[in-house]
Amino acid sequence: MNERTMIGKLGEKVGETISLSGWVDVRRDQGKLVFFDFRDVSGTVQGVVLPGDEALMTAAKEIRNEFVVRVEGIVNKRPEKNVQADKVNGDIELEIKGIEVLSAAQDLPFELGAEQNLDTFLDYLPYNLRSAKEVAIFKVQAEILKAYRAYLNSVGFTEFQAPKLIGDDAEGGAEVFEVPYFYGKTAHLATSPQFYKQIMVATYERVFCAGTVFRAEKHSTSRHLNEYTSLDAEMGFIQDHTDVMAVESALLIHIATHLKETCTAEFALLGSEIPVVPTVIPRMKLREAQELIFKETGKDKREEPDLEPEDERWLCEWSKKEHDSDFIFITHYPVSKRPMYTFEDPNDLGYTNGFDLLFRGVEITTGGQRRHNYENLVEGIKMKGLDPEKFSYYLQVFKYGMPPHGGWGMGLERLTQKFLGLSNVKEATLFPRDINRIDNRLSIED
RNA sequence: GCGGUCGUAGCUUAGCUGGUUAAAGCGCCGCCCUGUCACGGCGGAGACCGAGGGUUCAAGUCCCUUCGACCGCGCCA
Repeated sequence: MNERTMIGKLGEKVGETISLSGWVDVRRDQGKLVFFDFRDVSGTVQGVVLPGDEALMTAAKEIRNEFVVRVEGIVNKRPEKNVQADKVNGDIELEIKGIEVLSAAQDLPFELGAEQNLDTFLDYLPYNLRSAKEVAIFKVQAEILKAYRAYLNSVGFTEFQAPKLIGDDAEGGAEVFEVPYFYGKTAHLATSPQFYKQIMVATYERVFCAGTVFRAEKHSTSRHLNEYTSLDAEMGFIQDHTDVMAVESALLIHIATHLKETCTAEFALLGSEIPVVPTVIPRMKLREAQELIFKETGKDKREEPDLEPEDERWLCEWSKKEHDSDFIFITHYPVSKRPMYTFEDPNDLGYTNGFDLLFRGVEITTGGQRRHNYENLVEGIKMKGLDPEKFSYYLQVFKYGMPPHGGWGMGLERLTQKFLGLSNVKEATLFPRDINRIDNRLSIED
C-alpha cells in the first residue's frame, strides 16, 4: 500500500502512482466519466474515473460530497486544453484506480460555503468550519497570535498563564460570572488577567499572556462576546503610557508584516486588505477628539466622559483620511471613567495616562500607565468606593517595591474581525458564546 | 435590559394595497451525457408560510400575545 501523499505535493509526483486521503469537495458525474475534486488540508485536486472498470465506476457513482475517501491513482499532466491555469493543481489530475470510503457523509444541510444567516451558520458551525472561508479566517487568527507571541518574545517579554478562577476582588466595572463551588468564598471567572500580569511585572519586568476571559454582560452587539481571548501585556520601568503605546505600535507593525508574509492568499480569498500601520499612529487626548468632532460635525460631546461608538467610527474615518492610518490612539480619559489602578497624569490632573486604540471603527485595546505606588493605589481603590482589604493579595506586590509600569489588553477576536472586515465578531470566533448560545442555541426550538 | 427590522421548502430569498392548486435559485432524488471543473439537459419529491389567539365571507399578507433571530444602544475588548 502506498503512503499518503498530501494533495499540495502532487505536482511533484507526475507520472507516479500515489495514494491520497481527504474529503470529496465536489463530484461531477458525466455518465461515462466521473470527476471529483478531492480536498485535504494542503489543497484540492481533480480526479477522474475513466470507463473500463465497472466496479470502480459503480463505487464512484455512489460517493457523495464530503465523503472521506482514500484514493489510489496515477498523477497525470493535463492535456493543454484542459489546464485550469488559475487553479492550484490546475495542470494535473489524478487518474483514479481505486477508491475506498473511509467515512460516508449523511445528507448535507447545504453546500459547504453556501450563503447562510449567522444563526444558521452557528447552528452548523462544526460542519461550516471546514469551508475555505473559515479555514482562511482562523488561519489568519492563528498567525496573528503567532506574530503576537513572536514579537513580544523578541523584545524581552515572558509569557505566563493567568488564572481563570479568581476571588471576589474583581476590579469592578465588567459583570462577572459567579462560580459557587469554593468553601467560604464565592469565586468568579476572570474578566481580565490584570492583577496577575501586574504581579508578574515584579518577577519578569515584561510579561504577556493570551488567554480566555469572561464577561457576564447581557449585551447583544456585533462586537461583544461573553468569552473571548484577551491579548495582554504589561511592562515595567516605563516613563509613562507613551512607552506602552510605542511597543504596541511596533507590535502591530510586526503583525501586519507577518500577515503580509503568510496570509496574502487568505486575505485575497476573504476580499480584505491588510491594514496600514504607520510608524507613528496618530494620537490625541479625549478632549481634543471631542473638540475636533464638535468643530467638524457640530455634535457637542465635550461634556461626555467617554466616546460613543458613533464617535469611534468617525475618528477612525478621520484618521484614515487625514493620516492614512487605520488606527488612532485616544488618551487621557477622565479618572472617573478608568479603573482604580489607572495612573493620573500629574501634568493634567483629573485625567489619566490611559489610552484606547481604535481600529477601523472600534476599540480594540485599552491600556495605560498603572499606579505603582502603594499609597497611591490604595487611594485609587478608595476613590472608587472599593475596600482595599479585598485587594490585599494584589496589593502585596506594591507594598514591597513595584516599578513604574503599564500595559494593555487587546481582544483577539475583535482584532481578527477588523483585520478581515467581518461584520460580526462571532464570525472571527471559533466557538462563540453569548447569552443565547453555548455551541447550540439555548432557547426552546421554534 | 431598551429600540429598530425580521421569522415563507434542507439553504438563500420573492410573494404589490388580504382573494382560487404559495414562487424562484441552490441543494436533494431519478434518467441522459467520454472531458467536466460551482459541468450540462430532462423529470420529480419537498413548505400546513415560527407558535397561539383575534378581525374578516376570505390572511403568508391586518391586529394582539408569545418564542426566536439579526442590527443598533448602554457597557466594554
